[in-house]
Amino acid sequence: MQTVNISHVAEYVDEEVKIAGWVYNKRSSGSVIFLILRDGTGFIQAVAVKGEISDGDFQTCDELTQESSVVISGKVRADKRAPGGFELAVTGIEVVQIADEYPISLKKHGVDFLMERRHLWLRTPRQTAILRIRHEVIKAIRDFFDEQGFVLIDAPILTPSACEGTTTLFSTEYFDSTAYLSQSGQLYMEAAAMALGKVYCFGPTFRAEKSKTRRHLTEFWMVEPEMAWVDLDGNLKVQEELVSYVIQRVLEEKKNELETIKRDTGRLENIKPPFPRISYDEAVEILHKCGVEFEWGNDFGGGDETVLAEQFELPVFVHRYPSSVKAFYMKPDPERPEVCLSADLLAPEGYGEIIGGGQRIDDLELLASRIKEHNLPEEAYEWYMGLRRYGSVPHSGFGLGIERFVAWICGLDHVRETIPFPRLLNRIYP
RNA sequence: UCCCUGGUAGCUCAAUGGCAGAGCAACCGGCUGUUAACCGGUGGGUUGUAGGUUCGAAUCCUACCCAGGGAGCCA
Repeated sequence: MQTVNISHVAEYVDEEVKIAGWVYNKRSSGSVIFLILRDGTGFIQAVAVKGEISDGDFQTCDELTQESSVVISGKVRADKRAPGGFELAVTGIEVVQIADEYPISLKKHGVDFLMERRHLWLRTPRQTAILRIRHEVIKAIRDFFDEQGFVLIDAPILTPSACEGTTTLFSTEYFDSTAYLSQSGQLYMEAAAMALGKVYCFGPTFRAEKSKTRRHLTEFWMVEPEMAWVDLDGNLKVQEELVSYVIQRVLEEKKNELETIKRDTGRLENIKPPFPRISYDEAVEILHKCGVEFEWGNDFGGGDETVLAEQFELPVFVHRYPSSVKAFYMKPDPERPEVCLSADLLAPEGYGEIIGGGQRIDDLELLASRIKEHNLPEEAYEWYMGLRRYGSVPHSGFGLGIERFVAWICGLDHVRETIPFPRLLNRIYP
């Protein structure tokens, strides 16, 4: 007898098959027992009827607990009364393990309770749907860059010093010295772009910021493309193409999952290039028009970003920020040196900044003076400055935060559900 | 680091100065089509911790611990 995945049972109507899985729920009306099974690919109802199977097997079905692991044999049949339209008429059962009393019930639980049991929480339909969407997002990103001729370059995770020198880093012993966990692969991507043209890295990023909000993790995943011979405009085009490509792919490939998590996909369906572009100056004007107090020269807060994003149906680029609020390597606008050729992409529906990027300084003298102004250790950046010494070219790149992107696509109110085992300010278990 | 909110049964919550409760879960029993099944019964408490006020504290006060949300910073 063939063992099949629940997602494929429709192909086996009127055949007897085996399903290996877990007991998600059990209902009984005395002589009929309904077992809801899950196997990671879906859910199916198995029906055991007294008299139609051996008394021993019926007794076994009666004694099953939530999350017990079983291999059940039965005949697949279509039945309107069954959730999903198909059910399994049980003919035999093999218990692999009877589960202890399972802590996660089908009723409501608090966030703290679930986070302490994240290893079990992952089994719920909502969490598996989110993780499948995350998988599709990552796959689509890699396909996009592959189709566009980018080369995947892995950036180091152990680094000798801060890339931007401002945010707090996690430190770790490195033999007789100290190393830091990477908070960005960008500088290394700039080096790789000078070797290969168009490159990207995709890896974990660590920030020891004491942020306690729905948008922050201390360990998160970021994709960071870097392109030689590309200016700010070219950079933005790649970004809007990428974001649109990924969203359309998820809408096509993960319909069921989006339905499981009850995501209203109306606004996502319209996400296609080009995205609106506004300058920082225009953004400040919009804030003022909306009655928000904001001083030119500051960076936008979460609330400001939401107000700005609400003015547009699509994600919106905000470009040419004051150089003072951006990283030292951002290239000044030649026509207006106090602002730089940077741009952030703000997602709709309050999801805030999902991309930050810009054109990099390609002039050695300017870069050297910026490093001095920011009190960065020059020795540590010697190699980086060297990129401007040997065939410097205009180049641009950006960083896209995977969890914020997935949270937006899924319509979640917190990024912690978009990553299997989230690391937060006060949480590193399980 | 700062601000706000919360912590009561395994879970979700009620009780606002006067007997610590309900639903679910667990356990026992019933039910031949259930849909977070339903019905009857049983067990289940150091009310986050330590002090204080009071005849009396889950409830009021102080400190601490833990969690959630937000600010700053950022993707």
